[in-house]
Amino acid sequence: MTVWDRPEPPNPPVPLDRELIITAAIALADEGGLEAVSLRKVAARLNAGPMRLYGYISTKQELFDLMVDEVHGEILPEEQPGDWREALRVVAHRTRRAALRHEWLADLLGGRPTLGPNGLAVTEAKLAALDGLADIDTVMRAVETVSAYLIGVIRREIANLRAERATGLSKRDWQRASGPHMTRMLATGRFPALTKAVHDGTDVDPERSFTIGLDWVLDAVALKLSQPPA
Amino acid sequence: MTVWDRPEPPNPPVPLDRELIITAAIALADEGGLEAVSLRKVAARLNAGPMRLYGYISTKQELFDLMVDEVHGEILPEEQPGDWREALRVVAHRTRRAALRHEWLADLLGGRPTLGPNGLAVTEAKLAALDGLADIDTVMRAVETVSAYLIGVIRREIANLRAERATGLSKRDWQRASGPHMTRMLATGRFPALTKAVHDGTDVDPERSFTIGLDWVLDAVALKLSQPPA
DNA sequence: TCTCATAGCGATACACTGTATTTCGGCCTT
DNA sequence: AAGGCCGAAATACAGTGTATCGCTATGAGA
Repeated sequence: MTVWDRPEPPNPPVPLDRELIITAAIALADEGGLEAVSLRKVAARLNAGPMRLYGYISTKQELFDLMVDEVHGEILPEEQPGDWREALRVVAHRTRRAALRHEWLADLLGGRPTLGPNGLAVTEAKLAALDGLADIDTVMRAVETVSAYLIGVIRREIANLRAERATGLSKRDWQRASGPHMTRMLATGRFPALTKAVHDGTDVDPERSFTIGLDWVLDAVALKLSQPPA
Repeated sequence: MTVWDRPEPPNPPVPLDRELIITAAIALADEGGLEAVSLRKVAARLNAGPMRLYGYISTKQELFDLMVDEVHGEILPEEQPGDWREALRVVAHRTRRAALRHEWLADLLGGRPTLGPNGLAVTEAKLAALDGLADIDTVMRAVETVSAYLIGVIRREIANLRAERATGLSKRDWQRASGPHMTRMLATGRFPALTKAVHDGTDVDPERSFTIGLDWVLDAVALKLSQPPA
């Protein structure tokens, strides 16, 4: 082999850093879902070999944690309104919208404690909104309850969205039990209440149902704020 | 090769069926978490080749769905108490206990619509508990809200449990921010409300916090039952 | 009873995964 | 100019879900 045959380095190795890796991983996940995120593909986007990433992250799970924290950065509102209720509402809606932008977030939400800086900042914002309005334990319980509701609704909304997409049925049809499976199930007569609900229920769009449920939970919080624990 | 060399079939192929497969998969998941469930390992438990499973399930995702539905069978209470509140409470606690028995359930909860027979039966039970106490839309919203809370709290409880286990810290220590990471984060001063909460908050056991949050959500439901929508 | 078809099962194959280990090439120091 | 070192890349490995292929044992028909 002469000098002339020697292939020149195809790309001068780009200096890597965590932020670049996270951005690439998020882009991949936005396009093809979480399962499209492989260390090889992330590395390829950055013109690097897979092993190179291990200088910046120590495991794939850690990469996921970093992705989640990055999105928590999008969730943090720039300024907090004074009213606690409005503050919690804003964070909730921002979380939901983030999950609609990054559907994979639903897969990760609540899966691990959120200890990243942005995740903690979001928790801080929730706590701060209620700070001083009740004893600290009540405040914590309130934040935990609202957060739990959030995780649950968002997961369900995304799950339904994917199901509709996969079956090609509109939400209306699906809720109306037009799917052959549901039709068969309901026909057994074992689920009278469900049948009635599917048949007579109004179908509301997810945002509205999200908001209603959220308001209920916030009502419950309001109730406890006005009645300190026994 | 003579007849004498011919190896006899090592195990007369056990007649397989979905139930056997599901049971084996659940056993594996109970022992080693979801990621310990591979089609090869499930098949091995049943003295079968991996491909054999594809006669009964068409994809791994489907196996997961079946596992979830199986556990929903454990959740269904044998008899419904008359009081709607007690009925919902029972289902909630049974769900939580099922998730503690099968921690992997937390990873799957809310991830996909629950359309299996047992899953539908659980939904039916929730709807039935509230049937007639308000218009059908209010009832649906109530069930959805409670279910969302359930998914969220359970996920969080399991996530925390795993984190404690992994770090070797007791929940007390972790909540007290004894972890080096948390200590550093709180020391930045960027999270005053969180710091106060961690510092001054009483640590309650997860079951109690679960119950309190649940009661709040049920209070919210009670409120709406007494005030039909505008 | 002998032959043939068929169905079901195992083995093989493939493309890919996360990660450990090894190898190599270029730079810096002496 | 030589040697050492460090970072990146290549290789390696054990495993994954699933498609395909080939055999074998059984049942049907003649």
